[in-house]
Amino acid sequence: MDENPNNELREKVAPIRGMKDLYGVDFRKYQFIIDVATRIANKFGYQLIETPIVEQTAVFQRSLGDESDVVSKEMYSFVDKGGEDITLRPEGTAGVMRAISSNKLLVNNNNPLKLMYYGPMFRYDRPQKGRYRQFHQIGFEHIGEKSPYTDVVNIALAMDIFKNIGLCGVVVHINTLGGAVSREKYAKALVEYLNKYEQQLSAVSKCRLKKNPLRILDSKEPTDIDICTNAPKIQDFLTPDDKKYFDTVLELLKLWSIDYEVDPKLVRGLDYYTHTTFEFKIPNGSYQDALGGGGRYDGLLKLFGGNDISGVGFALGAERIMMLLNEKILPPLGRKVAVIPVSENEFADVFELMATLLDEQVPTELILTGSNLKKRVEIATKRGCSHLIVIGDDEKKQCNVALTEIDNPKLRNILLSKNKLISFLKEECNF
RNA sequence: GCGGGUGUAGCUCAGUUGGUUAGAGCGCCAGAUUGUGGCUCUGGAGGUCGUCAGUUCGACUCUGAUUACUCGCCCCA
Repeated sequence: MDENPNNELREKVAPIRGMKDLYGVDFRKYQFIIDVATRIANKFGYQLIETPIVEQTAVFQRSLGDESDVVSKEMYSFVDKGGEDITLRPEGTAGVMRAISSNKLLVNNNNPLKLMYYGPMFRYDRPQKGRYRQFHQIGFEHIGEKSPYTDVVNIALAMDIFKNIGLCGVVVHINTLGGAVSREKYAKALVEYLNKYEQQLSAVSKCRLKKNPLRILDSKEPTDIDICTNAPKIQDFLTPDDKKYFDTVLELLKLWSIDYEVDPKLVRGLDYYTHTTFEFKIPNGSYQDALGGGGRYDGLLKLFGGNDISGVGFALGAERIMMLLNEKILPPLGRKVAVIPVSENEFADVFELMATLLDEQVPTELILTGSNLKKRVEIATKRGCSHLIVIGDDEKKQCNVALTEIDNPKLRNILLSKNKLISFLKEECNF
């Protein structure tokens, strides 16, 4: 028996369930999405915010709703060493609202806040394709303006991001939950209707009938779906103001040429939504077709002790988008030169040259592995270098280096003095 | 949390009713070519057959458990 105490650790090199290392092409995809989103959001006047990954559990319980699935069974909650009940964030909006309130970032409606965030979120759920326990969201919150225009501009922001990422065919599924008055009226009528079918409803739906009847509309149980087909529609219970609000949203979407589908059953799983709710879907024959979603939330900021100011926001699921990206659409890796010594005799010259190149902002990679020059050239190619600089005895005798551009037969083994090399790289090779 | 499928080399996968030394392609390493990659040819390394137990003279193959991935449900991004 091997008594090495490290054996236990050696067996545990796999990440824990639902967690994933992000590297290589996947990392470049993630970076690409973040870069595009940041650029577009900046164009729309958004600024970045980063909030802590852990919050007090109450931050999420109060805002997402005790009865939501996310809170009731998917939260990563712990008691820390100080006895504090803390939770790894399952979504981003609650933390941002808490931060706005903590830092008093928003005082009145004349100074709306537009904030973007991105980073890991955590849900204790069963891992599946496009769904992990640690996943990444890119989110946007626009607080301080309550207007159909704001809702639509946010949807347009998302569509602009999809377009710039290179995704076609994204459809906006949209619905309204109405304001408090409409919602209460509708919930009452819905419960009245559903009570007639209580015995036929699924167990989960029976439970929701008491606590959160609107969510029954979202059920995927065939019998529930049948029952809901003839259920009252929220559209018939909207106050005139709420109806006008939603109609305006749809009208503006048309003006902006955004494809949408009104989906009266779109309720969404987080309790804070009011009025407009939406999801971005891309038909792909799978159920993991939602790339993101969001909506308006009245009163959420007030929950955190802020002013009673409405906001609208949405989040994009990075992994869902990454699944759809082809490596080929990623921006090419930058050009860089490989500095290759023929033997150890050249190391002093090589380091001197490298220092100069890096100082001149030329991306540079020193190639040391490989037993002979041929091998080192091969390695440089595989590492993505576009140019080779070889230094050896022959070159040194003439105080020269040899420059080769891979894939360019005309630029092969050009002998240049070290002084000329920099200007040649800048002028002829666009470094 | 529930149901189905899969797990063999770094990657994608073959592997006959259970039989002795588990294969291919790609990749990797070396040589042909002692100072210039990609093409070609030659050779080489690399496996606890996911893990543990059971059945058997004998298990990659059959059974059970477990774990991971995957598809669907629930839910969501």
